[in-house]
Amino acid sequence: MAVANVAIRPPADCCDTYNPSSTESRDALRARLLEVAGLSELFKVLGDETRARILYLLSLQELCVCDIAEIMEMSLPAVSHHLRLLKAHRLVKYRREGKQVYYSLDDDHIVGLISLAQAHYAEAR
Amino acid sequence: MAVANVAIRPPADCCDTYNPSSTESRDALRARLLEVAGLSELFKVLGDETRARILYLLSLQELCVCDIAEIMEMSLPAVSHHLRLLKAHRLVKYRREGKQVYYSLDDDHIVGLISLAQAHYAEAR
DNA sequence: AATACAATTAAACGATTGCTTAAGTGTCGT
DNA sequence: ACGACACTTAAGCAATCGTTTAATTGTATT
Repeated sequence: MAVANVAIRPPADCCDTYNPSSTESRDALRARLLEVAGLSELFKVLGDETRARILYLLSLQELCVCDIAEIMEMSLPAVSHHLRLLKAHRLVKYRREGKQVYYSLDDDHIVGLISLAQAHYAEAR
Repeated sequence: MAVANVAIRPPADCCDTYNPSSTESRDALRARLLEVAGLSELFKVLGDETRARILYLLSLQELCVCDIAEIMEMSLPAVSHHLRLLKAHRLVKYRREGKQVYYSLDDDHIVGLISLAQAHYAEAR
């Protein structure tokens, strides 16, 4: 909702030549940047190949840490490390069952994000 | 579409204790990981605060490099550097007008991605 | 042609990140 | 209570990333 293609004003020019309007537009745009402050945190989490793969796996079914590690052919500490980060961002939840700890998705938005990203990816080859 | 909550099979257990089914499920899951190969590339681009801000600005209106630099209070080379990356990923397009180069969004998916991310972000505080 | 300005590119430095190895929790079976 | 196993946490290291400074390209003006 905050994202819209509503032009605030003609481009606020900083360049020496050709500076028609006041500098208001620049300030207005600068103010709107607050709307996306800290937003890339989420993308940063998804921006790691390993974490994206983990999330995709968990979108398919609940898995314990050991399973994930074996499927992805990675060390257990490495997987655990990423899960901690995912947990901190409320992207996954866990439940203990005996010695194992089972993880699953905690946020439905994630699946949507991955789908959208795939749409772009498919388009851009 | 590739993302679905279709359970392939009960958890394929790697743990020594309690390993009921065959290892097929593990292999099946491993195979499905190919569906998201290279996908995090896009998220990695959005995962930088500066680039996310640039994209958000461009979702509001077309801007030249100098404008972006001034609005975001950053050096021109730094902005240009990020624009090059965004260009390489087909997220922005540019058009030359005299000495200035104007950039704008080249992909509508991006706005959707940002909106979805905001939805999660708002939820998770 | 020469200068000025917008933008790009290159090299270099500092900071962050992801993995490995090793040590530490927590839970179950004997 | 002891040992085994699933997992977590901590420290250390290599690699990647984003910025800065400086040099270069391209376009317009005089």
